[in-house]
Amino acid sequence: MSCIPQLTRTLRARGYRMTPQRLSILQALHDGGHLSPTQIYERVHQTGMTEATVYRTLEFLAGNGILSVADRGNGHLAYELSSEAHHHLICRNCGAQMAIEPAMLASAIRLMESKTGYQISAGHLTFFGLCQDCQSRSQ
Amino acid sequence: MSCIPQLTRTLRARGYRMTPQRLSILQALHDGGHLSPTQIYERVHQTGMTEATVYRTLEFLAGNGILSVADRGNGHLAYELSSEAHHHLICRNCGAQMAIEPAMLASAIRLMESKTGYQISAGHLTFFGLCQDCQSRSQ
DNA sequence: ATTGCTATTGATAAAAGTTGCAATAAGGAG
DNA sequence: CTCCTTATTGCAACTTTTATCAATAGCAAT
Ligand SMILES: [Mn+2]
Ligand SMILES: [Mn+2]
Ligand SMILES: [Zn+2]
Ligand SMILES: [Zn+2]
Repeated sequence: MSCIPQLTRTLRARGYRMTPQRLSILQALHDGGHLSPTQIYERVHQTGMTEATVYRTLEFLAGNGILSVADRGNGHLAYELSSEAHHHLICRNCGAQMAIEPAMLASAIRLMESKTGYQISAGHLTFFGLCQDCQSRSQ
Repeated sequence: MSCIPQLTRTLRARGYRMTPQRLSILQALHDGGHLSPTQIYERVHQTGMTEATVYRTLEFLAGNGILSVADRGNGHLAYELSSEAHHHLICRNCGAQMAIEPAMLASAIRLMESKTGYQISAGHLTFFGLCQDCQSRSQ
């Protein structure tokens, strides 16, 4: 977690504060990859942190661009440290995951922007489909 | 709801049953457009239906392709009757929505399929961005 | 019309997620 | 180091969603 001092400065510049709660959630995500709020709570509650604080902190850090949110497809969310942009491709059948480089969507997004006038920030999309194994198994 | 007899036959052919609960949820969505489980419950609970039944029925109908699910971006889901395929584009700032024709993504999806081997079913995606109004207002 | 199988529901409890508010503590100023 | 402002937290009530299980009722067959 070499980035902590920089993150602290960023937050303070925006009028926010660095706290032990925020630090331990960042640490948990540093170790854990993609985690749900419940998984994060399991890993930090021994410090006395409340569920409410976990949910608020995740929303706060995501709102400040420090975390990325991913839709898990069932209406539940997963959080991860923001790093290189990427999307997800999940197998509906077995849950296997792949990362998708944003470049693959670039021209489609440009097209959508010119058609709609929106400025699209396609941060962290989730696509669903059938992986190769599940395709052959089902046919 | 002229499609009810056909839907009933489809379900029975799969070993399932048509029930008054399923009918009134379909009716609510026929009138309502995109609705959350809570909104649907408000519209059907006078019939004595439970929340549990609302959630189960929505999941069941979506699993059978009769409803489509849309991620609302906040970890909550919205349901609608499956009709023509489309995606959503939502303004992060004001919530304004636009529909996206699937054709705009077709070539990107073909590219992802050939790179990953997955067979992608991009049923009902949600993109986020800033609408034109919110762009000009913020700068 | 009756029967039997079992998919579906309601009731209930548990889990996950949200909200309002008073107490706490981060961190800038003196 | 001490004081002060106010962002942040814990607490507790509340809403939303999921899971279990016995009772109900769709519907196919007779
Ligand atoms: Mn990710
Ligand atoms: Mn839709
Ligand atoms: Zn698979
Ligand atoms: Zn807008």
